Amino acid sequence: MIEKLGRNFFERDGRVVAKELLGKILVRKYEEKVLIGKIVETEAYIGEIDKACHAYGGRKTPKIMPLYSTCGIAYVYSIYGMYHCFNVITGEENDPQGVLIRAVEPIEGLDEISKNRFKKTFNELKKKEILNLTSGPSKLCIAFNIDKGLNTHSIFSDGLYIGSFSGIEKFEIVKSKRIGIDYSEEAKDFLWRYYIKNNKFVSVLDK
DNA sequence: AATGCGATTCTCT
DNA sequence: GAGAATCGCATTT
Repeated sequence: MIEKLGRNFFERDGRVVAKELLGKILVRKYEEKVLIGKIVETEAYIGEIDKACHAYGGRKTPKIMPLYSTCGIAYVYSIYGMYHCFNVITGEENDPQGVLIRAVEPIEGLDEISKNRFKKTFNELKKKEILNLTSGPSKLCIAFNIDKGLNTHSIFSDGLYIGSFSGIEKFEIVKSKRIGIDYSEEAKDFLWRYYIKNNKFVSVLDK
């Protein structure tokens, strides 16, 4: 059974939420389709103290306003002209912070996930393509049909939510530096990326 | 109106 | 490991 995570889960520090989101289940439903992935890699962005966060220093522009809203909404933005990144807002309202979902492991809806990424069924994929399905923040957006249309959308909704499996699953958590934020001075060294050790769908491994 | 770049990915080498 | 793709949006002129 999958149990949907509620407000209280996300109404906490983004670093705690990011860590605890590992092993949870991302559920995406649309057009009678059900896609499910296990979250294996996340990053926290904490605006108040984090130069890598879009909302650092109380910065407010139309694009980043979702960061200031109540927890449990999606913050989806476009990047590099052709990709998207998907975050979940955490913490108290007006405290800009969130968690970037960087990678999931495909669990259910494999054909749909494969078609969204490579226009092929799952069985037609090569090994390399399977590992490439959802092993990155923008890859998983393509695979799970997440785009700006879901920006500010509730993640307690039927079309998009996060749940937990009943039952115990053990894994080791690795903490490391976040990816792609080398411009952010001291913040680039914060160990706010979390991933499941030895999971094949993690986007970048540490040395 | 013009400029510059990014919480990335893909395709080479 | 380097370079390109490609454009919305914030910033500068």
